[in-house]
Amino acid sequence: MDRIDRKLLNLLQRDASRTNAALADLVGLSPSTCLRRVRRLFASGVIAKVVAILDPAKVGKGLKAIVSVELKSHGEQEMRHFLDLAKAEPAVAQAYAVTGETDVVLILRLADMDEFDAFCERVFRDRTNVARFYTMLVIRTAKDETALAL
Amino acid sequence: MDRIDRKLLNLLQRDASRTNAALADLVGLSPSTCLRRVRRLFASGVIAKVVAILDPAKVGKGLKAIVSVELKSHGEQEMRHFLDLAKAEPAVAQAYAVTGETDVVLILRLADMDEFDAFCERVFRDRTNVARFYTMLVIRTAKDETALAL
DNA sequence: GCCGCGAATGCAATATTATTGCATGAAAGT
DNA sequence: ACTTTCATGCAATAATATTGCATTCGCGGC
Repeated sequence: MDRIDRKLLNLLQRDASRTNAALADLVGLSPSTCLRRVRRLFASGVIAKVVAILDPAKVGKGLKAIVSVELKSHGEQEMRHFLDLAKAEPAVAQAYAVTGETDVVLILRLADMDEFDAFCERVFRDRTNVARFYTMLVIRTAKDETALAL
Repeated sequence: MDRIDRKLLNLLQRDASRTNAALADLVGLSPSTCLRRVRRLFASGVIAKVVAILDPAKVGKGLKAIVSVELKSHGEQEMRHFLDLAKAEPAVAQAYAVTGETDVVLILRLADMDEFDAFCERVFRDRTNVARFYTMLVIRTAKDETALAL
């Protein structure tokens, strides 16, 4: 993992739809060498996957919410159970067990408030283990990067 | 945007490294038609970009933190100023202005606690507008999807 | 300091894959 | 029923990725 690999990763994290030749040019390598490096980064798992990122607004998922959840019972079993429940929800983009006053933070991507309402009904009110939850609706997205800083 | 487009989007959101022929096969179209659809989704902006997703652990960014921030002064100017400050930080993966008791939520990706310490020093302590901030370290990542549910 | 070893490189040939022209067929409106 | 429009599949073509091979580079042992 030298300087060129890092350069490749930075480029691919922002745009992986480039041709190998274009990529090679940007890092100053021949296409074959460049390709071999990229494939090595893939094979070693440094590059986990290549995916398409959609525009949320254009597919009717313009509403984002961050919800922190406090569970009634904090044991491992209950925690796992709740996380599994959350994981199964399509609206849940990210689910984390965290330190601090609350136990879990969820990041949701929804169509509208009706969908949020239905989500809460399903995940928080039902026969679950939730003591309280605190909702923060996203007003403005200043940054939303999939890229890691190297 | 019919059923097939949605199928394509779902597939591409999980793996965009497939060949067009493989993709065509999965949705039951000829390669040429399939490609034309994908290109249309690109051109219309539904697919915003195609990117490589790295394994955080393998590039030394194994620590994740969620920080909610309350500003001293809540005006538009101050808000924008703080968000710009946050945006400029490489460790900040996501930055949101939100409703609720706090004003901003940051999601950080860091190497270790030292980096977190340095980050706080820089962003929260300095001559900034921060009244208080509340840190939640991520213990377990149950879900971390870039894909939107369609 | 020199030698030898393994890994990385670039070139060129080859194999894969994407892309386009074209003709056909289906659906919507007149 | 007729026209227009648009999506489709096929086949030819263009672009791109991939591999074999000879060369060079960097590095540790001698």
